[in-house]
Amino acid sequence: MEADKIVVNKLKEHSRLSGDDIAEIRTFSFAPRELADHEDLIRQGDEPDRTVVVLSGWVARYHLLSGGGRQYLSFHMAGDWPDAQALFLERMDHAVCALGPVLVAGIAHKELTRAISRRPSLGFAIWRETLIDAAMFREAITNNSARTKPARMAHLFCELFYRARALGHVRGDQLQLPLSLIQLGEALGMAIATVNRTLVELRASRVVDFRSGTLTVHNWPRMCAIGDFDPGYLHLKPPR
Amino acid sequence: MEADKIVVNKLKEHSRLSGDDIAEIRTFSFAPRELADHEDLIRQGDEPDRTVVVLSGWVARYHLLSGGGRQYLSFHMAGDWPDAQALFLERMDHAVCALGPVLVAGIAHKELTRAISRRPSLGFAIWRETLIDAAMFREAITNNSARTKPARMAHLFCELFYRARALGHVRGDQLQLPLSLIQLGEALGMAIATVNRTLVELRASRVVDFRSGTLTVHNWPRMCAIGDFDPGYLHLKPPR
DNA sequence: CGAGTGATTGACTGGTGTCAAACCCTGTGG
DNA sequence: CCACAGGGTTTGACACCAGTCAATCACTCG
Repeated sequence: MEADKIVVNKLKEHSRLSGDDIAEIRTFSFAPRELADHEDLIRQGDEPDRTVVVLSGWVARYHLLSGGGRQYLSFHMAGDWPDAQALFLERMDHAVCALGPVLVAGIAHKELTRAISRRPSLGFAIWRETLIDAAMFREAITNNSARTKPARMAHLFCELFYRARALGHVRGDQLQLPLSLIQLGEALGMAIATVNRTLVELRASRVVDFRSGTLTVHNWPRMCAIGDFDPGYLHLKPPR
Repeated sequence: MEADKIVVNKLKEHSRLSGDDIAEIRTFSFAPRELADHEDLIRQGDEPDRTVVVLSGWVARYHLLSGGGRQYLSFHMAGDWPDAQALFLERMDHAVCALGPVLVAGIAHKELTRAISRRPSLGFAIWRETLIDAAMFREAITNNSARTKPARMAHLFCELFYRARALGHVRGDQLQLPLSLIQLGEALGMAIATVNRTLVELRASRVVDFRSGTLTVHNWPRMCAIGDFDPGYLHLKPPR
């Protein structure tokens, strides 16, 4: 699918776009860029002059820790704007890397701000996009601070599966999710041994199976119950 | 200080405001509201039609947990916009409550969006305000997931002290911070016993003392070192 | 076929949550 | 003026979760 369609689809999930807004999006010159597994798209401290939309594959945002480790903050799939905030926060306070091979489209900040001043409602949609990001971060605070380890993991799976389904990336009960256990641990704030033990536990209860980059959901309602998942914070329009 | 001055001061921390922007802010009809300790300003699930600026005192944002507990997400002082995101996210995914007696000023969403469409640069400043919020949430994820308990607590103290100092709320090495240990624990994801033990530890090392609603910083550089604090994520202009 | 990365499992131990009791302070009412 | 209640704080005892370390296994790639 072409970049403009992906963008329109995504923004329509939470915002109303007029014909003029969509026409404006079509004028963007989407600069494509391919990334290899593990490659950094943007580094902490960078001052990018363009923003990025994911066209295929997954990217992750992460903090570099003083000890050299990472704290993963969020995961993004085709349609997402993983660094929209850079439009108005000059210096990156976190990095963005590729999980597996990735295709992205770059939009120059200048082009974007010009479009926004021409069509404020388009700006509001992108603003809303960054606000939903913030809501996901809030949920991650709660997830990693207040929930048990199995709930924590189940909740992350719920969020990713729910978001991916809304964007049409789920096939049956399966989602391609190229994450290692190490990365999962660095996202959820748990040691790799615990990650594995929790994974085994969820697998044994026939709720969800995550292995070799594939997430298989056997029992969606129970996974939501275990993860205490309520999708309200994603602020998406209810699925038709 | 009057509401408009407080707002201008705050936005100037990170954004450039033109004379016209400031004039626009002066036209707002700030509806004052007083709150008692512990009172909810906004509840999870609400759909507010006005946004709020803190004029004096502290408010906190929190998630209501399924078990009835709370996860505190952020703390806000005079100048902050604790629910700016509600401008474009209709339904609140979290609540806002008062810590001690609080005075706030309400601005109707209608008035705000009208002002933004008249003066886009003012909108960008408020957008930036919400983006800095998101950056603080990201930092909180890392804090509560990847840092040791003492580091976690020190980092929170660093952030609050730094932000408060930038806004002129710090007197000498002291900051009024009406938080109970329970609330501190519900913010940092630690049990109250651990909160107290960590507090005792920090006190004993003569770095920082928090008791009965007063934070006293004895050794700022060491507190930053313990908390692994780098204020870059707050995206404030460097203090003159 | 060997090297390297990631997954899996077991053993061990320290940190931290839970529980409980005592303490302190403040406000209230007799 | 004192007794009491109640909320918050402080401290100790204890159990267990989960982090660390290490060994093994599975798989891919050169």
